[in-house]
Amino acid sequence: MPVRDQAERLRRASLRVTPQRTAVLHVLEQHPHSDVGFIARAVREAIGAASVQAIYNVLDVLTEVGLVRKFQPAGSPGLYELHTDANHHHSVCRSCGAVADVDCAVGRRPCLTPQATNGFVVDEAEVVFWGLCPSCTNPSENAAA
Amino acid sequence: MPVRDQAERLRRASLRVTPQRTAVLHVLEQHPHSDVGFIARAVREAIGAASVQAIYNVLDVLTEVGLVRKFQPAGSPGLYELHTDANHHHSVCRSCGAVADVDCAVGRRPCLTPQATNGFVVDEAEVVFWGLCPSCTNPSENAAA
DNA sequence: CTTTTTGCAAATGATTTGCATTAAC
DNA sequence: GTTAATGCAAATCATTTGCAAAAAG
Repeated sequence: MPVRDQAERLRRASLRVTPQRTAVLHVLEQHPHSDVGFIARAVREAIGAASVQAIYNVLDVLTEVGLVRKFQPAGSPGLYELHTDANHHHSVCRSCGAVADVDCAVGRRPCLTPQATNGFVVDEAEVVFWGLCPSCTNPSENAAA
Repeated sequence: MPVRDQAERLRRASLRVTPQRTAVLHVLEQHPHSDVGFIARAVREAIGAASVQAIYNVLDVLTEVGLVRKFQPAGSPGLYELHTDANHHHSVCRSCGAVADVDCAVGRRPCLTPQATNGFVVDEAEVVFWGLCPSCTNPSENAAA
């Protein structure tokens, strides 16, 4: 998606259009599940320079307005992805840390309707599947770890 | 549960019985979902002294042998609880951070059987319900925040 | 007595904060 | 021109690592 469209997304969210912001959106579009370090490096390649703190600022703002979703599997730094309407969860490989999208297990948002919550009002259910990715399960068959 | 029983649990797991370990088990029994800082303080009250690193050591070992379960909601430090057979998940209040146990949403471990995982072998499904606890939902009715 | 565990200190890594400078509108 | 965003530096917090001293079996 061209820069112009990223800018349009920002304007629609009443955000100023800066090179850092369009670059971050661009990176996340191509590399979902990225951490701040990766995003910073990719943004620098794209626009020359960008401080880590600026990336944090950008990601915080984009997350606030709902353009980006942050999630953080235990032990990992925060990972970011573009926010889409599709309700999906994540699988995380215990061996190599690879993250993949997983459609919600049962029918329609099953985990959003727990049985007994004792008055707790749920607004989001976060599901993480831990296990081994195909590469780590069959090292021989799959060279790319 | 008296110290003697905690010691018994440790022996059954082929672990040496130390004051720190029995104290940690004791604290977790009374205060599930505790972080390292809280546990360290409680252990010190119980046995006089204990370094933070010793607590980390103890928790790591207990987690390895399965006596303790660690989980880490995004943004929180690691939280620990005694490992029980009951398959349960957690709710976390966005306002006050309160953590509570929640029974699994649908029938039998629904989230352990995602539809399309593309060869990913799931060994655990972790579910976190985000929202507002009763106290934060109705501040007036519930004084204890 | 041998091995494991603890205690202490320092290092690491992610993230946050404050403020002057710069860029967007 | 105003206001918001960036860059830089330093601080904070959770967690890890290495090694000597102490304790468990």
